[in-house]
Amino acid sequence: MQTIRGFRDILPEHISLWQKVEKEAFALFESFGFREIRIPILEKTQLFARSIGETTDIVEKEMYTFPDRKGEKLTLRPEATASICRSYIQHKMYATDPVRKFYMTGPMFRRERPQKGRYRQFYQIDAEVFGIESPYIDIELIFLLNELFKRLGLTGLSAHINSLGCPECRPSFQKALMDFLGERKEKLCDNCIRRMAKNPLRILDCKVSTCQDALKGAPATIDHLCPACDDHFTIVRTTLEKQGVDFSVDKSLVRGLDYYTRTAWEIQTTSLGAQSAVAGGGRYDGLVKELGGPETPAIGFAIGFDRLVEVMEQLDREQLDIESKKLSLDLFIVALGDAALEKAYFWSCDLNRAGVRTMVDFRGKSLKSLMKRADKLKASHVLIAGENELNDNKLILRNMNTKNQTFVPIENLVPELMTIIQK
RNA sequence: GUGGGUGUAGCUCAGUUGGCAGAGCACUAGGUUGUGGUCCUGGUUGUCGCGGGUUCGACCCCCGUCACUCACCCCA
Repeated sequence: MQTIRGFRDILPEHISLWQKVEKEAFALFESFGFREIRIPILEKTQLFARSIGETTDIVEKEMYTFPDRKGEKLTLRPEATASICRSYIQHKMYATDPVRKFYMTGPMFRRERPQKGRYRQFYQIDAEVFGIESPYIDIELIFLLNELFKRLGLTGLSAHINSLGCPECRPSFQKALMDFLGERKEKLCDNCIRRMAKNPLRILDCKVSTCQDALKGAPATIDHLCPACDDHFTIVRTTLEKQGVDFSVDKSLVRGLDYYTRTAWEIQTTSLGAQSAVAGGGRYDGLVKELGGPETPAIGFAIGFDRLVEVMEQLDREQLDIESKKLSLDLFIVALGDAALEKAYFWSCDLNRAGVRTMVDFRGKSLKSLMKRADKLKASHVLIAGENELNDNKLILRNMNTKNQTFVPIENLVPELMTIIQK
């Protein structure tokens, strides 16, 4: 038996970075007024089809969709934004507070061909803001990502931003783009010709080199922005510059979900092979209304948790060692003989209850092998309880770093050990 | 969905024109009866991914299949 394709186990020896990222991210989000939300893993298929877009790759061929026992079509969530919008509308949150900020983490599911940095079950850290139209919230989110990555010690990342415009400016842009593409149709790859009919915006993101050549001088969304979108994007750019946040404007950045409007961005890395996006986000001002809520401006981002951890592992192997050493024990009890085992069991329970991280190995091995085990578990102290010690009513406490040994009387064992070890 | 690469011990990998299945690490037991890391000595661990074929004989050659992996695509 083994995991199904594209799914994987994250084993205890790799978990410390995940926990570290969660801890840093959540603390940062909380300080900016975000609150955690937890949403279901399963939703009605319709929710994703309507929000992400019927013609996107995600909806067309990547979702895990199946009928439940009564025939209702359900889908394992491929992303979080749609569900959070659904929740926002369902609980009429707009009615109790004009501004809501959420964050969450959890698994997402997309049935793609697995490769480096891409899994069928992958994890995202998400942040979403509802109710603010001002560009300053766009900047705040980009800053937030930047700050988080800085706190995690990441380097070599670059922010790419673009503006996709709004329903107001789309028609003029689409016309310009179609005119442009019509003239060079024969130079485009088959895929792009297919895209012309379905989603011409996506062609700008094509990586085929002949298409890239053909696209030189193509109209860009940012050259066709309506005055309101233009102002919005100008404030985003100038404020980021003032704040000293490093970024570049990427006219060809087109996100693969149809709900995006205005500001869109990606944080990219060079260290993950073809999977360069570690985080991506954007504004989706039309989505809440589209899903049946009131007209509500909204914006959010998703961090590729798996990719982020992989980048960190690559950048900092030493960090990994430090993290794993944090898992050490305060005390390992070496119990020799049945009588000692029973006593050791009770002592370890009492000590753990009192906050001293303690373990006993109940296998009844020799002193030597138990000492080896204490060493492997990186215990800072070892308490030796053999026949001699029990008879004398005092146990040997060995400091594994200094090799100093002291005797600890049994009758006052727990408080005594607490004061020695917690120094 | 389409290509390329790789499948041998728990891990990392050797394996000679086709002739007994290997190393290091890990694990385990010892090294004067009860003291860890380094050191020394011994020991355990295999459906050579799976199924066919060729051959006296296949880890090795051929066909098929599955898995992993990288890339296309798409995205986080």
